[in-house]
Amino acid sequence: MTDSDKPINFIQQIITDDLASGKTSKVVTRFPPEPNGYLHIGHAKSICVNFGLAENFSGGCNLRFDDTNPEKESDEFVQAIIEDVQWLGFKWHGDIRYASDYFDQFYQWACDLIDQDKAYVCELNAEQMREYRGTLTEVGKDSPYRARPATESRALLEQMKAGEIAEGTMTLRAKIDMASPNINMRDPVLYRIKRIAHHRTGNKWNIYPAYDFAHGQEDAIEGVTHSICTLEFAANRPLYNWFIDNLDVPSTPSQYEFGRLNLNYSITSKRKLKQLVDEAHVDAWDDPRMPTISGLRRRGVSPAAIRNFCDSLAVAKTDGVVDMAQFEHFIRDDLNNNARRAMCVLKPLLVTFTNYDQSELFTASSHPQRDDLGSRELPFDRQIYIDQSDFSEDTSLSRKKFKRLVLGEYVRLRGAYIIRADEVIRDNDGEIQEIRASVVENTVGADAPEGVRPRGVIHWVSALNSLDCTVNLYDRLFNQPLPDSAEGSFTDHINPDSLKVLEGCKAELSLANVESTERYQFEREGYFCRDSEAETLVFNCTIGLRDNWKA
RNA sequence: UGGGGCGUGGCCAAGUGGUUAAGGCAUCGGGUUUUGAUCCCGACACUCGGAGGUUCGAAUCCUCCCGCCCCAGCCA
Repeated sequence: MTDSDKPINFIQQIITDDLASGKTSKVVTRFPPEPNGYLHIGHAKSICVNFGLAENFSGGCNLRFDDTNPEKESDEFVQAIIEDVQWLGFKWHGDIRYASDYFDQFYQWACDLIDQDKAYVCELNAEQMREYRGTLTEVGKDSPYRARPATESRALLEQMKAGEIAEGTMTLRAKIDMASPNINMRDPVLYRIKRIAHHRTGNKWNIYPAYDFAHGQEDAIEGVTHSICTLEFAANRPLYNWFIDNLDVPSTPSQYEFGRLNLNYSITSKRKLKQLVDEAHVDAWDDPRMPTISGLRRRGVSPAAIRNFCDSLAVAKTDGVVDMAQFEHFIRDDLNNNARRAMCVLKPLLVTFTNYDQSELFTASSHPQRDDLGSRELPFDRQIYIDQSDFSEDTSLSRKKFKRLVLGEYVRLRGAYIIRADEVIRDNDGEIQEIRASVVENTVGADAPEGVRPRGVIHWVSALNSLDCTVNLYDRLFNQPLPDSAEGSFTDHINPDSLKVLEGCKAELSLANVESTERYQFEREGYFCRDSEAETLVFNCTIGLRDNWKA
């Protein structure tokens, strides 16, 4: 389906209407992560939605860090997020924004609210505040500090700001309605005391604005027209609007919510991903098994694959679980079209030719359908490696069932000769050590001669001219489709075999100095890229080839 | 339970009262192929959470019922 005949989603419909009615003249969206962790595939959807909408309607999308809670945030996360958004290929409008750049303005607005008798300094502690808030079925009751005169609240807020008040003893609250059926409207906290340094403002502040008191105003300051977030914020929308209505803000943004992405066999919660890192279930945020953008990058997934996948997802209000197979489809689709082909033998089995003692150099295309990707040279010698799984002594195996090398029979070496296996050499333990074979003359780039029927085509590498390498094979990180909702903790469902390290693999020579940003298909195996961290030649398996072979 | 949101094939989904309920993923057949890949062709919802009702006509409108998700942080 092309972009033009793809049905428009409900947000595009709203924007179209707003543009038509004149409510909006230029669309401005924003991607507003809190720098408290690394971005994951769920964020990718949000990024694609927000940047995509801006692009769609010739508007702009801001990148804004919602850094209102210094306790969890750091510059490391800011930098990682910037890198990820850039890597995905998106260009934000203007400079990078930070909520912390607006702290002075927020403080002024807080004072305005107090002066309007719409906010007050409350001295209830956390536990008391919870009691006063009521429950889902019972209304709350007013704080005893609710009627405090504005002048007193102003003075107290000043002291809070100056660092003269202990953490947890006072908050600034909006004066809305303790009986509201929407709990978010029961006098929400605007400012809380945190006497802690902020990664950007240092020790300037001792109080920090809460999400609700910041987000809508950030949008208004930046002229965001359509503030798009995920469903769990729907209950915050009335509060978002309350601040916009009661403050002298420069513009009037509107919030819309869509369903966040859930992927089975995976987790899209920053908190839980952080736990995987902190408890060393994985090596780091960019461990190739992680569903983080940086993990996917290191794994070899392309930005295009991620974007195509996200674009295939609906922007709607349903909260479903997308099948990992759908993501894998887009990963393979992009890699199949763009990855150069190469050969690498994962579990080497030595084959010695008894009727061949030369050295030749064959040329193989780098992609069967794409001449523009060029070719590479394959040295061929009297000894080669094939994969252990590509040889069998069982001559009763049918040609349909086993399209590989069988003792006494023929197989085609990809891009090279047809060969015949003649003899099996065993070591002292009876294990197969080597195959003695013979080359069928004049079969390179030519059809098989009469009477020679190769069972199939297998990959190989010269034993004399190849590269030693290590290959990391990955399996899903969890062995439950819904690690979050399964019995026990999600960490109970971590797949203990999610990483398999293969040493002593043999790669073709052309792979000697490749960059980690280049992606390859190791023919008949899968897609791989060089690991970006390892100093030696290490390849990470992005994903295996689709396998329709029914054994 | 108060409020908010959502229920269309195994999964994601289009559909905004009127042709045979799009499409993608998955699955299953078949063809091509020097990758058991790719590619190509074909199959795959008498039915839209359930029950009533309105209508010549309902996935779309109404009523009731059932189920799932979110909100009771001085997190975002």
